[in-house]
Amino acid sequence: MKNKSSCCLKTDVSNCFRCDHRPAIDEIVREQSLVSQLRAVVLPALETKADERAEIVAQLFGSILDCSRKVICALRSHYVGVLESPPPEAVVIDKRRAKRKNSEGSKKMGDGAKSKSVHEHKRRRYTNSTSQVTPVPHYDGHQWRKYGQKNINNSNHQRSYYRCTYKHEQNCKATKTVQQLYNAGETIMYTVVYYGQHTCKTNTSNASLHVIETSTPQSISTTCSDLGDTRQKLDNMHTPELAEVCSEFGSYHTLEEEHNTLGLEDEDMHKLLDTFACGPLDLDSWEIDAIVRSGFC
DNA sequence: CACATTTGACCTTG
DNA sequence: CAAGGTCAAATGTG
Repeated sequence: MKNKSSCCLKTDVSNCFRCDHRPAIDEIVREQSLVSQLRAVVLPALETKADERAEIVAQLFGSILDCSRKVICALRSHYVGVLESPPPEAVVIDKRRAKRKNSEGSKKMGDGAKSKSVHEHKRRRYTNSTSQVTPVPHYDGHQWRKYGQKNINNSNHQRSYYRCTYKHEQNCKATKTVQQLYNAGETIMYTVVYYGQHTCKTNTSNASLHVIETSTPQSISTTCSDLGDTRQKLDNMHTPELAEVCSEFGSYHTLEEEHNTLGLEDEDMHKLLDTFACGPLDLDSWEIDAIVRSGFC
């Protein structure tokens, strides 16, 4: 029998990572997720009622998130090296991208049946990408449209491909991929990789907020900054902006509305929020709606 | 009906 | 040829 702390005496840092601080960090990350979600529900409700307490509540939420962020960073500082080497699945973010090159028109395009693909059908157009690991892969303030999903080798989870909703309207070339990474306790973590910058207008003011540079690509701190930035943004927001920036939070607007229209008990609401925190958080609004209506089973 | 998602085919790259 | 990225028809949803 070995006690958990013994592994820290070894040079195997990854074991140390697993045994000691990780559960604590997972819990705090989950807490951040919960708080963020709660805020997404509460603030819009207060704002629409022109409630003066909205600002205070926003600040309180911000302080709470700030606290947990600091705790995570403190814990993380114990094993920076470990976190800098991402989990196996996260490394997948391929090297093929880095080597993209020219090649116009396909050579295989001989037969007429395939000639419809004369339009460009290239692979990744960007060599620059930013990645992050987050329990809330969709809450980045931008509107995305899913255009594909693939099974990925050596991975149990599919990868989803998203492009900016305004790709055609505004020629915004931002895309992202989302793939479930691992289960951190009850929290499911996702790797989100962003390609290209948003050039769409509705998001210009927030572009820097959501395309987050990750000096330590898979670190928890990325999640921290994500939530922290979101917090900052929310703190300064009024209702119209909230609706825009939190377009991905739309689901939670739905929640709040459901709360009112369906006459949910507070207890149910709590249960619902917890469901989203623990479960896969890439629920679309329709999925959340479905859960609400089905009584959270 | 318009828009979003799903899904299989197609394309590029290594 | 396998793997991954993209397209677009089919389908679903409000």
